[in-house]
This record gives sequence, C-alpha cells and structure tokens, in this order.
Amino acid sequence: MGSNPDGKTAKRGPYAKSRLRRESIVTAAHQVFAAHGYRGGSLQDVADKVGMSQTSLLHYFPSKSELLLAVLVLRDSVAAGEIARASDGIPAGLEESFVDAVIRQARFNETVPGVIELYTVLCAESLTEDHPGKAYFTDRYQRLRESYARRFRALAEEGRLREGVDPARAAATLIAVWDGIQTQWLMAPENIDMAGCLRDYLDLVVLPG
Amino acid sequence: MGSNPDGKTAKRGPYAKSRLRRESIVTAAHQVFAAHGYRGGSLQDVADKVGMSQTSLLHYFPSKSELLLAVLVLRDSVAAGEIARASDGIPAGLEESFVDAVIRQARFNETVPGVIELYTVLCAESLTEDHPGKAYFTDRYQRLRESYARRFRALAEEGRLREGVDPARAAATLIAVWDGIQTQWLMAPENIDMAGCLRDYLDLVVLPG
DNA sequence: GTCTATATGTAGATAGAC
DNA sequence: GTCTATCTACATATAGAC
Repeated sequence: MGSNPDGKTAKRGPYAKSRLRRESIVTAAHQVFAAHGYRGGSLQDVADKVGMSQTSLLHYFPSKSELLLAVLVLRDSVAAGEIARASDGIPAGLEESFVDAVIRQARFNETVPGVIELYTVLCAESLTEDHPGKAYFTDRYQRLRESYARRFRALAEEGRLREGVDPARAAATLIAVWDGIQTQWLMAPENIDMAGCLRDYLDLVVLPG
Repeated sequence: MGSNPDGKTAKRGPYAKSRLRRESIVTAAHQVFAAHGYRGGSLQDVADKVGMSQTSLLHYFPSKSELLLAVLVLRDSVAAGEIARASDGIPAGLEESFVDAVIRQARFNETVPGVIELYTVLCAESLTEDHPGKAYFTDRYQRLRESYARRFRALAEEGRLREGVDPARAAATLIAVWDGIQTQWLMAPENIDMAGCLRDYLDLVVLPG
C-alpha cells in the first residue's frame, strides 16, 4: 500500500512528486505540532523544515486545520502499520494475547520519535474551544473504549478477568494508565517505565491464562 | 491567611483594592486558560472578563507568563484549602485513609468549574517548547510521585499493599489513572466515572484494613 | 491606576507574476 | 507549482497623557 514494487504501475511525473511533497509536509508538520502544539506551531515553521515557502505549503493543504487532520491520519496509519507488521506471518490460533499486544504497542511507540509528544499534546489541546482536532480525539476515545471493553469481556468469558472487575471501567482505566504514564514519561523519561506500569496494571486485572 | 476578620488590621484604600483586583484578574485568567489553553487564551480575553483594558491588566502582572504562574499558584491554594477544610476537626488517630482522601479529592475537583480543564490542558501544553509552566508541572509531578510512594510504602509496612506491587510504580500509576481519567471525563462526562475508576484501581492495589 | 495610542511582531490566508 | 508581495487580524508589550 503506497509503494509500488511493480515498476509498470509506479506513478511518474508531477503526480508522484506531488504525493511525495505532501508526505514530506505532513512529516514536518508532525514534528512541529509535536514540539509546539497546534496553536504554538506555525505554518512557517513547517515550511522551513520542508524547505519551501509558507504559501507554497498552502498549495498542498488549503488551511492549517486541514494539515492537522492529515497529521492525525498519518499517526493512525503508522500505528496500524505496526500492528499489521506484527501480526504478519503468525499462524491462526496463535494470535498475540491482548496483554502482550498492549505492551508491545507501548514499547513500539516509545521508539518512534515524536508520536507520544504529538498524541499527548494534541489530545489535551483538543479539549480547548474551537480546536480542529476535537472530533478526531473524542471519536477515537469512544471507539478505543469499546474495543478494549470487548477484549475484557472476552477475557471474562474465559474466566480470566479478576473477580469484581467491570470490563467497561477497566477499558477506560487502561486507556487512562496508558495516557497518564506517557505524560509522566515525557517529563522524566529516565524515571518512568511505561511498559512496566502498563503490565503491572494488566497483571492486576487479567489472570494468567 | 489573606482575610482579616479582625477589623483593625484590615487593609483599606488602594492596597486592599489592588489585592482584590489582582484576585479577580487571576480568577478570570483561570477561566480563559482553562477554556483556550495558555497560548490560545489572550490577555485581551482576560481583560474583557474582568472589565478593564488589556494595558491596565499589565499594570498588575508584568507579562502573560507571570499571570500564568499566578494562576497555577491559585490552583494549588484551592486544592490545599480543601484538604485543610476536610481534615479540620478530625481527632488525631482518626485521620482519613489515603484511599478515602484520594477519592474525596477527586470528587471535590469535579465540582469546581474549570479546575480539571485547566490542569489537563496546561499540563500537556507545558510539555511543548519554551512553555512557562514547564518547571511548575515537572516539579509537581516529582513531588507527587514521592509523596504517593511514601504512602504506599507505609501501607506495605502494615501489610496492606498487595503482594508484588512496587510502591514507586504504583505511585506513578495512580497519578496516571487520575490524569488519564480526567481527560476522558472532559471528553464524555456522562460516560466516565472518575471516582469509580480511581477506587477500582486502589482496591486492586490496597488491601482492606 | 486607568486609559488611548502605538510599537512591534507574527500569524494565516489571498492575489497574481513567473 | 513556486514564489514575492500583500492583506488582515490579532498578539504582547511600551509610552505617556490624565
């Protein structure tokens, strides 16, 4: 998806260039918004990083808010790509456990420069009035809570959820631990063990299979 | 502290007026920063809320960043005031348990308009480059983690910490749950039970006395 | 202490030449 | 597609009259 190992169908000329240009702009915007937030980061900053003028940048994205949405879509595709890569080649019936998948994703995020910064900073910023990322984040959290709640309910049916734990509340709490520990990790990376804290929580809630 | 029930020493004239003026400015700034963040909120917004000109406002606070620090100090004093009020009149030896204190503080915050917004929005914003609130938040988290870790160690000595739980990591995780659940509550207040999630976590970690 | 006027800087977005 | 020039809006902060 995206790359064309088959030479015959590879895009050529202005179209391919334009797509690459857009990608480099979104990548630069990712860095700028991660470091300064949406309001604090300027189109000029992004343009400087790409090496073009601010007006040329607006030729590719009609407005700053459109650029933000493109950055958020990129973030999703990075995470989804990793999940696809990891589940690749694993035979059916031997899928990774929910707990392991969470820990692995947390560790993976830690290695990608800027993803955690971007997510943490923009998520909270989106809570402010008239923020163009608000819908993205509220929708995402809604879906994520439902997804995790389903996982916990499935574990409960296997008798692997600790007595008294409510799947829906555990879902919200897991997301909370994850988000909250990322914030602390950004402030003091050497003092915070993100994957460790996530595993601690999941070990309390999920009984060994 | 601050108020003077004794009439003789009450401040009069310009001084008292000035102090009240400062307080109303900080209160207005609290609202503005909670709704728009530090970067998104303008001194003009604050001045409009107070009913004065933007330049007059700068007569009381030399800069926007100084105003932010004053807002953060106010936030602390509100929380500390509540703690003092709650422990008032409780006989020694019958102090509130750590778990109960956390739950009560969480419930209290929920009732104060804007405190959770302000905290969540500014905390994440402070992670961006050159943010005047950065030192406040990093210091605060450092102290908070140490304080909670001490509490958990004390519980461990009473044999009331669950087997295998590390006090330091539990401290970071408790803060994470608290912060993270606040974010979700701001997005969907009707779907999130903040105090419930905190109690769920603490019940997993702290054994009944 | 409060204001008007203003300095100064920067933002996002548009028009139009090349 | 890319640029320069510009528009418009708004920001923080300063100077100085009253």
